[in-house]
Amino acid sequence: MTARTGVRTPAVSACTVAVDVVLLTVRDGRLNLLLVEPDTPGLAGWWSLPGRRVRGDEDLHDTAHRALWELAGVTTPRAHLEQLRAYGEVFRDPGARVVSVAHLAVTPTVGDPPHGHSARFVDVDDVVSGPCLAYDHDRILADALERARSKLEYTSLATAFVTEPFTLGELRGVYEAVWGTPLDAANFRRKVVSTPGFVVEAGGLAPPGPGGGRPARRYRRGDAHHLRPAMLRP
Amino acid sequence: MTARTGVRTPAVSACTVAVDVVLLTVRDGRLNLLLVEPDTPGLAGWWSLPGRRVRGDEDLHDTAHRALWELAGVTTPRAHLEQLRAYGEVFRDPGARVVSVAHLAVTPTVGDPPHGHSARFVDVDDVVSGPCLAYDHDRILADALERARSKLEYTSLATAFVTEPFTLGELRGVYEAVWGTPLDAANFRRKVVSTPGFVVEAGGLAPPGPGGGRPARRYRRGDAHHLRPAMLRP
DNA sequence: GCCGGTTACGGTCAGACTGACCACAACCTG
DNA sequence: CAGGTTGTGGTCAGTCTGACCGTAACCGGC
Repeated sequence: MTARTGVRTPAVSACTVAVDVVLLTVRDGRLNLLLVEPDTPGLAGWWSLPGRRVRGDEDLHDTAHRALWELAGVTTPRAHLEQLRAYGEVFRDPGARVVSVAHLAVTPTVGDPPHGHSARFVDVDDVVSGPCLAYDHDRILADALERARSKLEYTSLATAFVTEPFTLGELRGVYEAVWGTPLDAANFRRKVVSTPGFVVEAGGLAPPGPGGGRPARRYRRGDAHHLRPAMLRP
Repeated sequence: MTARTGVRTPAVSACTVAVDVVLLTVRDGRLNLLLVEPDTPGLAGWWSLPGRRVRGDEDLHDTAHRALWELAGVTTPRAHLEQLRAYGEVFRDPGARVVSVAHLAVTPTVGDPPHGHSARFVDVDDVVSGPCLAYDHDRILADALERARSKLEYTSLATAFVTEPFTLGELRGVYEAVWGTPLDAANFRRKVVSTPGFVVEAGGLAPPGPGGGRPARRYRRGDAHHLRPAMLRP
């Protein structure tokens, strides 16, 4: 039954629960987002976040992983996954009363979704400034971006965007891509290495990129998850 | 989300959605919490957060207000109310699959719940260190406390605990009650008044308390909601 | 009225942290 | 080798913070 009648209801059990996932990653120095093309008739040409209904026997996190796998062929066993919040406005889905629990996922760079899925990574800036997403997914995306940008300030979330071992240049590239602003390399370095447990030296040097440059030291994630004081956005 | 082919499903629609509310307030300089006694058989003697199922025609916020009203007789039209997150573990409620969307509510000091409701305010410290709450409400409470303590650092949430006009001593009392630690009055004052838009002078002086003391200036909330840089916990 | 206690308010001072630089190291390509 | 690029270490001034002191303005009791 739909909630559209507004007549209120035996509606107590009418809600269904779904999970939508905002999967963020950095590709070529740009913050990217995983979108899928819904197969719902009437939404042809629109893009949306990957989402699935919650089954009775699975936790919300499981649903999030399943949505990524079934809709985009993306496996994220070790990705960072956290809940954003629930979106439960009565008419957020015109078809039925669906409460969606949005999740934020972060993964290092991965390949394109395999063929057979109408899924792709897109530049976040193209989505935010371009045409809108289906349902209220624009709003969910905006909230997810704010969460990610904010958590970069006071947690070590940035390390979830890179593979170990990584260089401080790569880590700085994550901050610059997510925040959309360049950072001073020297100050960034000072902050990161002076925060106990943020990163630990892994030994060895990474070869420079095609443009040259001094080889960078390699690091791994430390055991600290909170930065105090925070590294505030410029 | 919309209907999609679920291969099997007694399960898909089995979830029900509820809202649980952590209502915080400061009474006599102590952080307090609203608890109710569930009428569920088998939970006699336990206390829990006020919670209700979401009806098909109401938003999540509406359910939160309704839970406070129906279970505790508390009206919170102007209280701060924000969503915490959803709790959806399969067996979090042994009776049924219930996804609960927890909310954090903050109100200035209010009177005791009217008779006829088995609800009361309790000191948060007594709950955290004492016997446990029903369901997973201990966990929800812990998350809510962390959210409140954290938001005091970087938002003007503290002003939701006091009635206008208020003194900086009252506002400092909120921080001390929520954080559970005394603050330096002079440094607190410097930080608050030097943050543009946190508070604005309301004019006039508040009479001192029974113990005497210099009369304090009166303030109202400003239009700033974020503190930058944050006021970190000691 | 005086005196000790209490709260509010204003200021100082040393240390920590930040942003803006500069200099050099170590690699690239041509 | 020259010029460009990136990484690393340092300086320096300005800001912010915590600890502290002194004074203002009220209380209650003697």
